[in-house]
Amino acid sequence: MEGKIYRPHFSTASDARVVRTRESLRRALLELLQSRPFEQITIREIAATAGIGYTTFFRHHPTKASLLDDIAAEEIRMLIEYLLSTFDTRNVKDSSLALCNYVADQRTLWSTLLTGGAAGTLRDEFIRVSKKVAEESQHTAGWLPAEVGIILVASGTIELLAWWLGQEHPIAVDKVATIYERAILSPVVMSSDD
Amino acid sequence: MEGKIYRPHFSTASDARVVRTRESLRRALLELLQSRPFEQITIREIAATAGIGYTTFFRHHPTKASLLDDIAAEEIRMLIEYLLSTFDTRNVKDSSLALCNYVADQRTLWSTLLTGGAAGTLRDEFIRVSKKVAEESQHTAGWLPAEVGIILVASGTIELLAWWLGQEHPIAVDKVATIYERAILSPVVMSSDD
Amino acid sequence: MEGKIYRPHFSTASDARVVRTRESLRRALLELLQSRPFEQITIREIAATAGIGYTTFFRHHPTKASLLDDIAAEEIRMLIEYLLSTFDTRNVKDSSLALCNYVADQRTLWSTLLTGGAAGTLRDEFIRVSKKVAEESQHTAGWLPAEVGIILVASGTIELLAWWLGQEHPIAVDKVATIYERAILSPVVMSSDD
Amino acid sequence: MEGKIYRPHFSTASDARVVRTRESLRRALLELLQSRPFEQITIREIAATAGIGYTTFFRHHPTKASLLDDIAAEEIRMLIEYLLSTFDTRNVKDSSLALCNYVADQRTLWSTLLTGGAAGTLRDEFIRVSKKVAEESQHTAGWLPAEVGIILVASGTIELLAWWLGQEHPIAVDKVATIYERAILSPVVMSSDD
DNA sequence: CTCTAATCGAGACGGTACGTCGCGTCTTACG
DNA sequence: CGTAAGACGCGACGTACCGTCTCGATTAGAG
Repeated sequence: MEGKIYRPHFSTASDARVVRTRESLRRALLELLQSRPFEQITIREIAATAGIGYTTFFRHHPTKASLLDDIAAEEIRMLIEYLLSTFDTRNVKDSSLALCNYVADQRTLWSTLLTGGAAGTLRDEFIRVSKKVAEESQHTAGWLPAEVGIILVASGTIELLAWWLGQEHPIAVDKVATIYERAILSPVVMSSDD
Repeated sequence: MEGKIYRPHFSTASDARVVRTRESLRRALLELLQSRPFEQITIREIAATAGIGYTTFFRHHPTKASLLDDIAAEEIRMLIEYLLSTFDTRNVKDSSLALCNYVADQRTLWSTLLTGGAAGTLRDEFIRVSKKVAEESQHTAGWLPAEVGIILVASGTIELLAWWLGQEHPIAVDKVATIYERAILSPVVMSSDD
Repeated sequence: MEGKIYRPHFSTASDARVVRTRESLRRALLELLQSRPFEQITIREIAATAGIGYTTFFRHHPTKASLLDDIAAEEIRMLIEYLLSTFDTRNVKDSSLALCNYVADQRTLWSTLLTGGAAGTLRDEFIRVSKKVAEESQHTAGWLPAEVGIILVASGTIELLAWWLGQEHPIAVDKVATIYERAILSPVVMSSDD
Repeated sequence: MEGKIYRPHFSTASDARVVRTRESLRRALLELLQSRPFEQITIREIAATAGIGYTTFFRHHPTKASLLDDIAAEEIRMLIEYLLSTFDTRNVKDSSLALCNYVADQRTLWSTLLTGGAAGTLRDEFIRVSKKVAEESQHTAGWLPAEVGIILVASGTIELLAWWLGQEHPIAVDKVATIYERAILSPVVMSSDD
């Protein structure tokens, strides 16, 4: 176990080379995801596209999925951070619009992730972070366990976005925001009313 | 000249041996799914567990996923058939209860599928069949495209069931049915009212 | 062991169907040999070409090679029978010519066999039959064991014929006969002079 | 994209591991050939015997036959190199003796190859190399095309050696050399006299 | 001319080996 | 003398062909 591959200190990843390498890897994976689904991409391809040695990949990520997790975690973190800064239980409508606008602004990135086989990873990461956030503000509803609410919102969000970004003919942001508000957010957020 | 693997006539699967073999395969996969997730199961294991030759597997399914699809399609078909026979737009509550009871009655099977890595397949199959059913009864809402409604209900259903069946301490059927009704079904089904 | 396949009575193969089937198999193999080497021909192809069922093949031959052996044995038997009827130690020249003429008369057949991967089988069969014939007329030379003589003549014959029939531009029968006499037959047959 | 199996640079096989691996493969095949014929040996066995991974085999040889060719080519090359250094058209007798002694000195190796199913490969390789050598010294006889001479000598050589090394009771080298000279070499080499 | 038994056709099946692919580890040659 | 290049072991995949095994359907040829 715990092979002998030389791994950079993950914690103190301050080394400029390390930063550069990891950034290359992320970019490479995202680039490849635009041409075919995640499972069909090999580590060798990622390394080649990133312009780094095959072995070097493993110095930064134990597995292919780990790199994707990295990307997903980062994007989800930024998304949720943004949402938290604008979120207001009283104003679900604005929050919905904010989310949709945020995603629309980075359409290419999210489109790539959601249609390239990373949807599952994003959803799981979404749930994970949401749970952590929810731990602080314990607002348990009567009929709806907080965990279920999170799962439903997270999966609903991912599904809706995936559908949206997968459409041939673009759909207006506010229409999607309306769907999001009425079919996904409200039913769960309003649960406390009961 | 007659290359490739000899595949039984999938359409005319009247041969007793073929029926037996396929049944064995389904059972074998379900059995194995109880011990570990789908991706960690090899075709060789399935064949061995089913008591059939490795090659024979491919005479019935081009890939491991195809067998799972088969099972998922069958279960989803039966589930939806059952639901359609009891469904009533006016009475969402009873439908919710019916669904939850149906799943609870086959707890082992659904638990295996939902927690064994087949959730995605089930969800996709759910969506596929739902779309086909929906084609007939075109009731498009104003703000909610039918397709989105289907996707949200399907994914919500799967997520909720997966959470339910994954709980350590059993949760009452009617509690889950309530969640299902209020957080998943109603928001979408009521859309036509608007 | 000794499986349960129903096999026609090999000894009393008087049944019209059996005779027909076997003849079809021989013809089919020879036909296929004209398009590609023996090892690349499958039993299924032979059966299909012969217009008989796959299983039926095994009712007549335990293996693919067995069918080829059959053909080779038959041709070698006829060739040697013919040679024996004209052979004369004193007149090696005429014998050589006789052999070459015999083969030239059935150019297609021998060409197929010799260039289709059956050369080895023919050679072995040639040796086998020759040994049996030689058992009767024991004429052992001093320096050359009869067995070696047979092997050298047989392999030399096959090699020369294979070369001959594989040439693009046809070569006159008498030229080949001369080579056969001087390079293959004489050196061995004359051995008794010593 | 970089598909296929990764093959070591055949030309620049300077890597110590590559050299080691290939040597292991040769030794493994020769070892196995002593117990059963070539066709009955599987690549998996060769790899296992050589102590290398199954896949690694294909990184060095596209097919099982290719490994045998390698060995055959090497041995034939060395044999012919040795013969050329001692060969003299005027002294066929000594050349014959030289050949027989050379083979006798490596009795085990040649015995393995000739009786293990590699005779055909050796013969073909013998012919191939001989042709290349003969291209330089164009001495075409009147009645005997050079190519035929080569084929007959090569096949005769292989057959005689195979018979010799296959005998239960050992046969003196000079006796074999005599046969070789009188029945195989002389008839062809003397052809130019005519 | 019939009837009985042998032969045949079809094809599902178990099995063995093949060659491919990708992963993750380990070694080595090279700068 | 450290590091990228890449050889290697591993294990699963899917293909190809083999030879066996049911079944019926057909067809000789003997009575």
